[in-house]
Amino acid sequence: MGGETLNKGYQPRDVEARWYAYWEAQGLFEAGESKTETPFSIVIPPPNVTGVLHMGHALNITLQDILCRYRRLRGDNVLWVPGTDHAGIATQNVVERQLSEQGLDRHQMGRQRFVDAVWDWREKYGSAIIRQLKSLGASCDWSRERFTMDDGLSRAVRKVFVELYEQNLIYQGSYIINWCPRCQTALADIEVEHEEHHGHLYHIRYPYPGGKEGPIVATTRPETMLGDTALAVHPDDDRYKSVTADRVILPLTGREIPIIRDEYVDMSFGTGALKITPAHDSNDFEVGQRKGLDSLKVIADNGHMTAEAGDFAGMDRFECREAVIEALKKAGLLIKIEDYQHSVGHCYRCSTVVEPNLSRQWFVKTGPLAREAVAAVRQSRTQIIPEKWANDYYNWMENIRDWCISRQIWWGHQIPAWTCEGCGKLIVSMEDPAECPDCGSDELVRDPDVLDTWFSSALWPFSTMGWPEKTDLLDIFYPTSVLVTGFDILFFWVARMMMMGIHFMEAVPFYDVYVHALVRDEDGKKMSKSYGNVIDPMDVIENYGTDSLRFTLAAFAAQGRDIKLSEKRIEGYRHFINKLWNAARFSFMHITAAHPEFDPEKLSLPDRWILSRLKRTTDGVRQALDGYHFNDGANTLYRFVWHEFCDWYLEAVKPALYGNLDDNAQQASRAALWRVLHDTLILLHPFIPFVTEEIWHKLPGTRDSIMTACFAGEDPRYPEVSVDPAAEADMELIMGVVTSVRNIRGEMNIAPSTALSVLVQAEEPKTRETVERHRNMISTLARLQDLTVGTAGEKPGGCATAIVADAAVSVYLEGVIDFSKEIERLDKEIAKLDKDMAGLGKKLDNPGFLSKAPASVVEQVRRQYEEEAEKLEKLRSNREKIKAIESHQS
RNA sequence: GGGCGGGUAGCUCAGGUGGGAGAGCGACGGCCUUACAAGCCGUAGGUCACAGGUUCGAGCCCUGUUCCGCCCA
Repeated sequence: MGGETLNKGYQPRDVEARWYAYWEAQGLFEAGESKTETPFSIVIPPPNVTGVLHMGHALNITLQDILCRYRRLRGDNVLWVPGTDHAGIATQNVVERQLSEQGLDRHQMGRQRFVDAVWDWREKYGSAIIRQLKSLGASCDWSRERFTMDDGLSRAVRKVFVELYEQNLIYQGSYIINWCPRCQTALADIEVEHEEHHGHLYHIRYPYPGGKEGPIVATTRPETMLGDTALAVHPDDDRYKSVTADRVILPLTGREIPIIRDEYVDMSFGTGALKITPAHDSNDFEVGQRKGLDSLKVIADNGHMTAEAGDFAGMDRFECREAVIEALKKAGLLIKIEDYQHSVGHCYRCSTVVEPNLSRQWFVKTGPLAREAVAAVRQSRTQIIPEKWANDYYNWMENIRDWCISRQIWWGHQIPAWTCEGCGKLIVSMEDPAECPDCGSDELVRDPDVLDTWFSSALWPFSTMGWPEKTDLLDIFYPTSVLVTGFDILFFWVARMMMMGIHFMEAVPFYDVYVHALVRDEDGKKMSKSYGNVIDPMDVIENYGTDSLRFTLAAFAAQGRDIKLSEKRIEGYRHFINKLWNAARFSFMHITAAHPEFDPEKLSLPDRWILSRLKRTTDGVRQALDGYHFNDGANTLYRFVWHEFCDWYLEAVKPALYGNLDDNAQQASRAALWRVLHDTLILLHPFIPFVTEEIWHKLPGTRDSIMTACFAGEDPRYPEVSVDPAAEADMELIMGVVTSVRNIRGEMNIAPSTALSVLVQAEEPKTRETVERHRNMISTLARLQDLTVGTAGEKPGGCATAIVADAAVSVYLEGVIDFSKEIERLDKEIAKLDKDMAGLGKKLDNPGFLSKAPASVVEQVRRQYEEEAEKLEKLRSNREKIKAIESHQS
């Protein structure tokens, strides 16, 4: 006795930092470049370089890490590429804010100095989130860490831009885009978040020339009327059929604008008359294009009114709204104001109300790219899991609009486009041009804009592997095996990677996309700083340990369901970690050396049983992880470790381990225990890497990291473990007998310290023989002083009896028995059986069931009915007996 | 307005292809039994949102209703 000893309680803090450093130092996270093993690759969804770790990351990283560690144990060559994203707008905002505290302004600094300042910032703070990923245990190959602004990745961005431009899939043009007046940049459609707002609907009269009555239009944004260039009605609208005027006077400006007739107008909305503002509304813009209308920009990029707004020039857009309303009132043209709920777009980076604005920008022509990306999923070249997300993917892809990719900021990949001052030629090129190829002028002005950050992250699966160079990495690991991500960036990122990957690599970027849920608070609300309901993963790690957090997240990660997280849950799983720790602690008192071999002949029943259960658990975990059923894997292990290994096995083999039986039994159980613990640690390792590594190193016979082990059951050095139905059946009988005695003890309020005498009676010789053979185990587990086995026959009177399979288990309670209590207990059992049998009986009386249900089902129901009838009969006779004694005594 | 997901024990959730509902936590009762009180043993608790339908049989399939959540317009 007395192998390694462990502390009484598990202390994660001592353990975690130590092992992470060890893994890194040993290079265990690094992918090989050999092609002999099966490759398995994942690219991390790159967190924003400005970001701090939140629970969403924690879940995302945990799931990826589980997969990577699992695949390594299975012998795969695993590459998990980590990195961060330069997050153009967000980072620029952060750095600008910081600089303004020092009284600095980027416009005063100039572009170069500002960009240098961002790089400085990144050096200083950019690795915060990386450190946090490490404390989660993420087994990323840090030697291949990438950043979207790295030289290599920037070259990839430039090449993609140039090629798409040459293929006419990138173009420049003036269109309505979403403009954030605060960030001072264009946004893609998807970067606008719509929110329901309580607003007003303003009804304004547009008089006919000569001051006569005119049509009334309704708008939520009255300030835009200053930019109206037409008034539209539906050609079929009877209300306007008789109107002879072809123009109206635009109030407050005196401008005459045409009345146009267009089928786009919704007759049922308001008065059926619609103001058209091509420069500030995307639908109006399209009408304007179709009808050849002028565009008049009245709101400038800074959110103030332009000179075109006349008297209102210079006002802030919201100030102007009020002023316009007042002016209209004065002119008697404001007919009414209604309360109105409508959705308003906000910048996804700063929540400012977005302004649709006419602007010259760069766009990706997405149609052809999206078609390919849809086909790839339809043909299952990429599989989206759970499948329901595929529908959202199709829907979005099939209704996709061209992607505005230029941003009016400085932090990012500057667009490689130059305009020749001499002849006006537009030059798009891989290398910076020295002179105009047309006119030879060297006065070239580079486009100041940078590209959308998502443009560079769209290339992530191949740019991180060295593209456009032809690298071994790409050769081995592209397409990647799986992308693990939240649904919130399905469109932002996954869809775009699909388009770019297929276009430039001629292969999908990943075979599987596993879409996981959102982590919410315990009430199901989204965690947000403004609610104050955020659980910080770093706090959880500090208080409960990384393994507890990881196991909790995995155990709740059911497909297609959000995770409601609370500290209480995490605490519960910390108990599990501690349980495992203590089971190991106990085991190490009895395992002093490695026991890789065992003689199946010498194994005891509990040994054979637990090995059989181990086999089932191993298969279950493998199946769960292969199918991304993380919760099933975690729960399977939880049940096995706690309720089979700890609750039954360890208790059952204590006599053998303590040497109370013979040497053979002790040796056999030590071997089985060693094997079960060994394999269980491996199975648990992907979920809870730290505690398993710690225990692993204390387990005799192990060397090196658990990361280098073979998956459970796959190590050729150890004997095969298989399912043993006979052992499971025998053990079930014994557990049933033990439980029934415990039940009687509990119901009768008999102290655990009182040793009981029990009689087991059964017709089946097999049953008697099994109970007889394992009398010691039963006696230990049920705390018996005496166990007698006999055939069914006369039953003693002063007993409480339970029925297990075909056996009657009678607990002698002479002097102790409370007859009325026992009758009560039996009545409860009888009632339960009665109810159950009624249901079964109804079925068996149903001719339809007998003739139409499969024979096997009928047979099963019949057998169950018979078994229950037998059991019921025994319980009833017991009840009669007790009743007789009771009335005899009283 | 269109689409999707969900409603199962007090709470959180499991329940491939239809055969009489499970777990964890909590509650209750009993235990300091030499790995673990962060523990052990036992018990109770459900009209599977509602209403129809298909079927010998529905938590599961179909239709409708209702409530909640999300996405898109």
